[in-house]
Amino acid sequence: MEKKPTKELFLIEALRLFAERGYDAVSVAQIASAVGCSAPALYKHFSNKQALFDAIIEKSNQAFALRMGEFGVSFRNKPEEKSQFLRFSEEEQVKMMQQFFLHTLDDEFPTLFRKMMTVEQFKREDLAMVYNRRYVDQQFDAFEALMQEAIDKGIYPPGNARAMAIQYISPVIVYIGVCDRDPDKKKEALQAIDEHIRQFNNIYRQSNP
Amino acid sequence: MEKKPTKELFLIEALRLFAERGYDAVSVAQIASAVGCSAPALYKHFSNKQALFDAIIEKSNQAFALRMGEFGVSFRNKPEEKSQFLRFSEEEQVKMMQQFFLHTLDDEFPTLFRKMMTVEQFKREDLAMVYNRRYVDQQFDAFEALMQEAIDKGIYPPGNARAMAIQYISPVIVYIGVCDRDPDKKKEALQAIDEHIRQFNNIYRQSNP
DNA sequence: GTCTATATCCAGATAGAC
DNA sequence: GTCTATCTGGATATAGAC
Repeated sequence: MEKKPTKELFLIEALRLFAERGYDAVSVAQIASAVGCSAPALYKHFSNKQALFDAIIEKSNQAFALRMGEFGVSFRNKPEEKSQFLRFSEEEQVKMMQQFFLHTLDDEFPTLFRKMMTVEQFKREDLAMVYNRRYVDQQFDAFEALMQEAIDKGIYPPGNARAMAIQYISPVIVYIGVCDRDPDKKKEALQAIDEHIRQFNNIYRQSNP
Repeated sequence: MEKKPTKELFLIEALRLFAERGYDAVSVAQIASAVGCSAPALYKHFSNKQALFDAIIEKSNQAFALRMGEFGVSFRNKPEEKSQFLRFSEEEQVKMMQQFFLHTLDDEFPTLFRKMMTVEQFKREDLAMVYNRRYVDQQFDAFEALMQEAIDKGIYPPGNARAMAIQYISPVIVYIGVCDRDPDKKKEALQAIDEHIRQFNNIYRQSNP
């Protein structure tokens, strides 16, 4: 197995520490220690501590943009992928949402980044904006498109697609926060998501004329 | 108007600073400056900086316990208050949820405390537990009781009361986070809550046999 | 109970050898 | 590119006068 370059190690170890304790509670000496070298080495890769923080943000933005392209999280642009979701049986829909949930929690870099953003969000306005866009607005948009198609196809009855999307995905967003704080709640969360998706489908499918 | 005792001023000004910048980014000199005195004065009221933080937690716990008593947020223990909510027309239900939302955002001390908990939650396990209990579990519990009564009374059709409660209140929880980050989104949030409650009632009431 | 002065420590950052 | 040694500033906390 090949070793990652030191610069990469600084990014991931700093992120790990920043996510748990916050930027100000972590010293460059601690980061360097986690990487396995001494503090001054950091300054050969980044001009200062703040630049290291900014590099983490930049790296995450790149990774996120890449993901958006790969998986087509922006469902609007790939209408053929929507149907996939909508053809799913209730059983499959439950599994898919549970996997979306687990994937969101288990991906190491994105999860650490989300936690870091959570604890740094009030220090810089731009971080707050990115947070709302990435973890709320884009989720709502994606599921609104799904709900609209479900309505158009007669799977769900006519209604407010945006409101339906918000009802559908908000519980998952809340449970992601719950499990970021307390990973022991994963099992409870999976059960709750299961019941939520079933209840949603029961009520919306049954009220179809 | 009477002046608050210095100790109280330290608590509120420290909370204000901790909520925005986090515990470690705030110096006792800055807190003292906000209060209008010098740093050593703090040590006459609190043994150290950490004790000041703990005193804020303690004060919030007291205030929260008091509120639970006053307003009966624990609906389970005051069944006669549930009906109040359930008799509301859709119009009144929308207004009530919007007011619940605005009240949650506008109360100064609780809002600052919620923000401080948000940025400190990963540093101490007990804070994470309090966060999940106070801002998620207790909300779910309260609305589960409401939904169960609505089902029992035939207002909503038979179904999973817990799942319904989670669908009902999760969007509001998400939007509280959105507006803690960006208060400019309040108007958008109120509109979304309006549409969410109407959609919820449309679909659940209409599917009643 | 608040101040000024100060002790002590540790952080971020740099210099220069290897 | 990494180290040891060091500079400098700012942090928590204390001492002692008022």
